[in-house]
Amino acid sequence: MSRFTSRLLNWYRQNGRTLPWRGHRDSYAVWVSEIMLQQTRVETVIPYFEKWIKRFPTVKALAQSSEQDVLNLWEGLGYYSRARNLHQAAKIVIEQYNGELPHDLDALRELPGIGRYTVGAIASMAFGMDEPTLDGNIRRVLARVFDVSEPADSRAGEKILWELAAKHLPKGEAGNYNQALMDLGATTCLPKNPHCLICPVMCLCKAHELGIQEKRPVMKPKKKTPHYIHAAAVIEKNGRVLLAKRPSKGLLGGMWEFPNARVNGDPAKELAKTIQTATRLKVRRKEALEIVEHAYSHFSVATHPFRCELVSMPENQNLKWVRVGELEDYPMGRIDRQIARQLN
DNA sequence: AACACGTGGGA
DNA sequence: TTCCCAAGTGT
Repeated sequence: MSRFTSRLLNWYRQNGRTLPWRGHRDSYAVWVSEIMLQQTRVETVIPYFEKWIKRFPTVKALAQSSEQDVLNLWEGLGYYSRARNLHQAAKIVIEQYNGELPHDLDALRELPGIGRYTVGAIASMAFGMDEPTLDGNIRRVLARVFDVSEPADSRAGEKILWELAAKHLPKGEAGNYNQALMDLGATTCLPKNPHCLICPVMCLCKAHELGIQEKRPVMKPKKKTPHYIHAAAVIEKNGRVLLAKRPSKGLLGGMWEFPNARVNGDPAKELAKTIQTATRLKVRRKEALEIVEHAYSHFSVATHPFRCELVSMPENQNLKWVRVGELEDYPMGRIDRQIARQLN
C-alpha cells in the first residue's frame, strides 16, 4: 500500500463522516444515495434520502410506484431525470435481475442513470469489489496531490485521474478508500481555501509544495446559464386552478406547472397575450397578484403570476383542473411550488 | 466534445 | 447582485 493510501485510510478511521446510507447492508440504499448525491450537497440529500427509504424501502416498492409518486418525493432536489431513471432502472432490476442490483459491472453500467462514477461507487461500497471511482472530490484531491496539469474534465485528464485512482487503491478496502477520498475532498481539500495544515497527505501533496492548490484541478471554462423571464397564469374556475404537465424529457421533465410562456419586454404589458398564445386559452386578465420574481442561479426563470378569467376550454391532454388544496399532490419545480403555496 | 439538466448556499 | 460551486449522466 502506498504512503498516500496508508495515510488516507488512517485519517478516514478518525475523520470519516457518519452518513445515513453508510453501514447500510442494502445495495439499494447505496444506490439511491449515489443517485441523489450527483451534483448535490450531502446536507441537501439527507432529508430526501430518509423520506425516500421510508416511502420506497425496497427496489420492488419503488418499481411498483407511479412516476407521479416518485417525482413528488424528488420535488425540490433538481435534475429530475435522475428520479425518472432511478424509477425505470428499478423496474428493470425487478424484471431482469430478480430485484437484486447486478454485481456485473457492465450490467450495472447499462442501467439508466448509472454512469462510470456510480458503477465504481456501488461496486466498491455496496459489493466490496476492488473498483476505483472518480467524482468531483476525488478528482480535486488527486489533481492536487499528484499535480495533474492536464484539464481534469478533458479526455486526457480523466484518463490520468482514473489511473491514479486505480493505482493507489488498496485491495480489499476500495470502499473505504473511495469514501476517504470523497470525505477528504468534502471537508479538507476544499475548492477554495483548502485546509492544508490539517490534511493527512499535505507532506505528499505536490500542489501544496508548489503553492498552487487552488490552480488544481485545471478545468475548461464553462458556459453560464442564460436567464429568461416567464409569465405564469393562475387560471381559476370553480375553486380549481389549471395545471399543465411538462413533456417527460428535457427541463423539469414530467413536472407540473402553471401555464406559462417566455416574455421579452415589459411583463405586465405582454402577460395576457403571451399566456393566451402559449396555452391557446382565451383568457381575460382580471386581477393582478403581486408580481413575484424568482431568479435561479443556474437555469433561470422569473414568473409573474396573475389571476385571469377563463373564456374557453382547451383540449390539451396535458392540462388539468386541480383543487388548490390538492396542489401538493402534483410534483412541481421550485418556482411553481412557490406560486402554489401563495394560493393557500 | 460540448451541452443540457435544478437547486440552495456562500463569498 | 452576480458568480461559483456540489458524490454526474445522457445525448
